[in-house]
Amino acid sequence: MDNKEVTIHDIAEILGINSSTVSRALNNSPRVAQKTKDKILKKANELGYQRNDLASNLRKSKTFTLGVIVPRISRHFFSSAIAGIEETAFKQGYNVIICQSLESLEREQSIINTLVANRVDGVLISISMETENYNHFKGLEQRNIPFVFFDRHCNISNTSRVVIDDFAAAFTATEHLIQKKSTEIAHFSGPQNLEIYKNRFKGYKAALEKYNIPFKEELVITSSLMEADGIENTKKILSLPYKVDGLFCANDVVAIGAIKYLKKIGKKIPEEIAIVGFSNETISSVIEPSLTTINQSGFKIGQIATNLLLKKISNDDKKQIHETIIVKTNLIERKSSLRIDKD
Amino acid sequence: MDNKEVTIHDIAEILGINSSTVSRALNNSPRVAQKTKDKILKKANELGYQRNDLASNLRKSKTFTLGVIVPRISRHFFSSAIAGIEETAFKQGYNVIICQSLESLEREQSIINTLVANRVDGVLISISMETENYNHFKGLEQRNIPFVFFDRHCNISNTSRVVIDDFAAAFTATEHLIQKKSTEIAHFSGPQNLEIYKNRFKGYKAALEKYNIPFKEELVITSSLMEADGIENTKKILSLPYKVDGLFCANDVVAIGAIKYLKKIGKKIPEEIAIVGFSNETISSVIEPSLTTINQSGFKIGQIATNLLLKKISNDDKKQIHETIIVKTNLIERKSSLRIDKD
DNA sequence: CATCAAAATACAATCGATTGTATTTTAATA
DNA sequence: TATTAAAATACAATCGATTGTATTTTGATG
Repeated sequence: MDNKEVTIHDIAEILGINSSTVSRALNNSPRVAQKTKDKILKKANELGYQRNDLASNLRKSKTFTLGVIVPRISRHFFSSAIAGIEETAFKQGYNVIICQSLESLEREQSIINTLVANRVDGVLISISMETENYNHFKGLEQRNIPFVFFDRHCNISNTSRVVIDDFAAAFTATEHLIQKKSTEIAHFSGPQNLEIYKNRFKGYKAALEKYNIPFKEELVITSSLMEADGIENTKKILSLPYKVDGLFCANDVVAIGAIKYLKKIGKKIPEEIAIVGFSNETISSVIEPSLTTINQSGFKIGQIATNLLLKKISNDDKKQIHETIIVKTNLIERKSSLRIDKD
Repeated sequence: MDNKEVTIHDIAEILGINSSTVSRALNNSPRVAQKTKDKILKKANELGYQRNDLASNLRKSKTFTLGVIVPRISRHFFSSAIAGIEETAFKQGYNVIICQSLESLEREQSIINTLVANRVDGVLISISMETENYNHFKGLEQRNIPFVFFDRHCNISNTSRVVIDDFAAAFTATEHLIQKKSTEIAHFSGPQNLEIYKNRFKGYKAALEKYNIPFKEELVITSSLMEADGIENTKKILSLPYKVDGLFCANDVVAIGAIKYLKKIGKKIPEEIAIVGFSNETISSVIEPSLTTINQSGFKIGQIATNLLLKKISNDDKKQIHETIIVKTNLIERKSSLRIDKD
């Protein structure tokens, strides 16, 4: 019936004691006698008391909450990263607020404002495709809110990040195509403001170079890497006066688009075109032919990034230590690149 | 350098005015002169002021935050529901805290406690597979926190929910298999404490009945509906002395497992066994053969559920109005049930 | 029984913003 | 210029929990 919230003051008044004692009892402070604690706990349960974290956090200026910003949670890589983040955070008593930038810089900025306004203790970020200016991160820094990039990071100095070696992974992927006898290899790349796509591009180029395959600018197409882009990009590639027989995609989604389109027009994969993707989405093992791809454990990256963030949070020193942690990846060979070697 | 937070009091002191005026100015109250507002806003920007929502929310006892609890965000249905929820909530100035129960009742309860402690204005819930007792929802009720179930709901009276007609959808799916000449139809069902799986089961049974197909208890297998369950269940079904030629699965994931296993042992889909799933996951259109399934728009369900919740929140009346909204579904016919009609 | 340290509890300020009421300032009118 | 209503601003309590300090209670000891 009564709409009012039960507070420690109500409990205190009913029991004829002071609210500070109630507070200490509920926090199991050694300064309260066991008998009193029992009495208070009993009454608190009876009244259905539930601490108001707003008040508590305000007073303590500590929320035990981490903000997480990802482009979209529906990506397998990100949802498994979130799983790793949550697991690690919960173990240490932290809650997690998950936010999606939906690849929009504006939303990313607004999310950061909200997280700051809610005084999260730290932030984990994988930046959006639109993100080119880094002022909003500077704001976090000024406010002394530690943050860690994972996967999609920024190239600002003095930040912590948990990433993979995109260059090496892309090199491996491209090398794999070359070993599978591809000689005219295209590359579907993503927005070049993102380090990861820049580095994957560099890795692709380096592999070509190593094997003395001439690099052709027209064979590299930059897009948002959605499925529809995969279809469009493939059309473009096929219209060129080259016989493309290999394709390295900067993510799996765009590769799926390519596969679907190539199947539709009757091109044989991998015989005519061998394909390698990046990320190992769930769908990639299911599509036919199954997609060879770079496997990066989102779960592990999430765990490591969270541990790093929590370390930064508990480090009272004013001067933040910045680290870059590189997580191993591996190539999963599947049918989209499985050419039967003739030798 | 200075570690301290900038507050309205700092701004007030610097400008030699009262903090209440600063507060009103920042909230664009008509009670403050434009000239003063300008002065305050300028100084606030200069100092990098960012309101402390903890304090603000505490004072206003209103957080403009909704809690969302889903079993797991990696499911396509749920991530698209979340997209719909966020879109609708943001439009009306609400933030969203996304939480995963990971199908665990314990986590679900703990999440609700956290949401209550953080004084969210309302909660959207799709319950876990383990959820059988509903006390934690009663707690929300007592605290006058409105909540709306979506998809996986509870059968407690006097609650609001946005659901689909599981019975009808399952009936349609099963009828479809029958029309495709299946005569021995198995059903992979989920935990029977969940209304949705109970109703899907009922729909399956009702369709059999309508067409005078005898119901066989052994052809119904209840599991957690994971991919591994699909494999196990299929093995069981095939070991029975029936020639199963149709399979209706209570979700797509378990159907994918079944398809993978059947392909592996060389059973032909749909010729030997026709399959229908439920939910229309991304993967379902990609697997071969593509999976016939019930399409339910997570996005739309999320939108509708959020609108209903916001309506409840803004409804000051003590007595909550409870509604059940049913969202349309449709059958998407794909290859897993595409038997060429001989007639 | 007096003494006193330790244990238990009470007091009161505080976190930062909001908001009803009181006061001061402004400017329009007689 | 005095008057006064309206506009602008100041004051002070409040939201609910925390926490350093002060006070009281307990019980052990001589």
